[in-house]
Amino acid sequence: MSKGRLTRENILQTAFEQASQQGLESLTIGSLASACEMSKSGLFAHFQSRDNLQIAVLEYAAEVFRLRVIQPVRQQEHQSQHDKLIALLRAWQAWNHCFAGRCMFLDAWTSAQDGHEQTSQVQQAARQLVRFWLDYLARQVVQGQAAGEWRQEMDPWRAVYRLYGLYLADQVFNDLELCQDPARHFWPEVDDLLSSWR
Amino acid sequence: MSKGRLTRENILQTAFEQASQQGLESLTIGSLASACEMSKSGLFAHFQSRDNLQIAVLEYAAEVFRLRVIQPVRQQEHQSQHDKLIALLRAWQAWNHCFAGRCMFLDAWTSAQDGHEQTSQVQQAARQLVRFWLDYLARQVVQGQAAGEWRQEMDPWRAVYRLYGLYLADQVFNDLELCQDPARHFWPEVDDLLSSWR
DNA sequence: CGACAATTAGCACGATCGTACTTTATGCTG
DNA sequence: CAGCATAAAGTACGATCGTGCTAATTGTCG
Repeated sequence: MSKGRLTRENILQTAFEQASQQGLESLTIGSLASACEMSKSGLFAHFQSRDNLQIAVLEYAAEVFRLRVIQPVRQQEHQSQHDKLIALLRAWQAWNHCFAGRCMFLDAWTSAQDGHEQTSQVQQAARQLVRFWLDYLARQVVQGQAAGEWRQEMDPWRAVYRLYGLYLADQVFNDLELCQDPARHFWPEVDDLLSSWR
Repeated sequence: MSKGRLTRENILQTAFEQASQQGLESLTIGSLASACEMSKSGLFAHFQSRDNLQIAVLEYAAEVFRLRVIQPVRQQEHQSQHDKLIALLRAWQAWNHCFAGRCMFLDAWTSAQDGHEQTSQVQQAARQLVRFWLDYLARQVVQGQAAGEWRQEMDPWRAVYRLYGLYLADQVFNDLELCQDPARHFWPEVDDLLSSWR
């Protein structure tokens, strides 16, 4: 239970870094093996298929996401749901700027619908993870409502819709070199949005 | 100048359909050739590399976009910039729902950054096309300002930022099956946004 | 230390990838 | 119809893909 899991973790970390910069699709057994200085078959033995590898990487990424974004914010003290949400967004944004502005979860389900058939397992996994995160955001909004901080009649999912839209727009504008600085559009818009909830 | 261009156009149409549903990355010489009932080399002769093929498909898609989205709206009579923009958004949305909700331009530059090197030609082409479209949107906003329809002090690019955010959020929510109906979030948000410009 | 299990490497396979080079078929023009 | 240019097919190549099967190495425990 020792050596195996250890190298597996090692592989996943390397895979995560590669996927963060070049996309989940770029993960091939061969390239990853040489990046880990292992043989193809040695690596392959840990996952029994490429799909399994990709799914494992997604789960690993989700774990990192929890560790870097969700947990730190949860452990802090916040005097309002507003502050907590801002902290979450900041961590979220920092997370993304670490990896050349790519969101692995997003292009995992965006690309890779190989066949015409139904959705692949990789996609489903990616979808689930994004949904989980959006769910978490929605719950934050609901909590703010329960605390009387935000208006009751507002639709939490609509709120998440708006937040996610800003996040996505920021990514695109960043990649297109239309706006490199989140202080230009993103944060002002977030401020506007949050204050409109009061 | 006849037969050649004709089959080339044929290829591009088939390629466009395939790429619309399975992504630009899924376009391989082999699969496309069999989809066109041609030999690999016969198809290959029209483009001299896979990159050229992908770029050609992107340009073809841009042409279709102009034909289906931009031109129809331009040729209509609109009594206000507001109406024109709404018409544009409607066409834009219709465009996307034709192709399993995928935006080819988006994942063209999102994926496919093959090497660690600099951006590939395919990406650059995709970027350029998206930028062109966003530019066009921004110009619409400016025109509305010039007509006195919208507030002068508003930043046009900020406006596009918001619009694009809503568009992207709608796509994601649609794919995640969180919201299939644009009337639920998208159009109300657009209404709110546009009326905030007055 | 010795034996057994877990882990990794070696090697081979069929497929498919992009792209040359050569030959055949096709269409256009005189 | 003849001749020529254009377009398509045929074939081959090296690479790389995912994935099996087998052998060697390594770690673990009695």
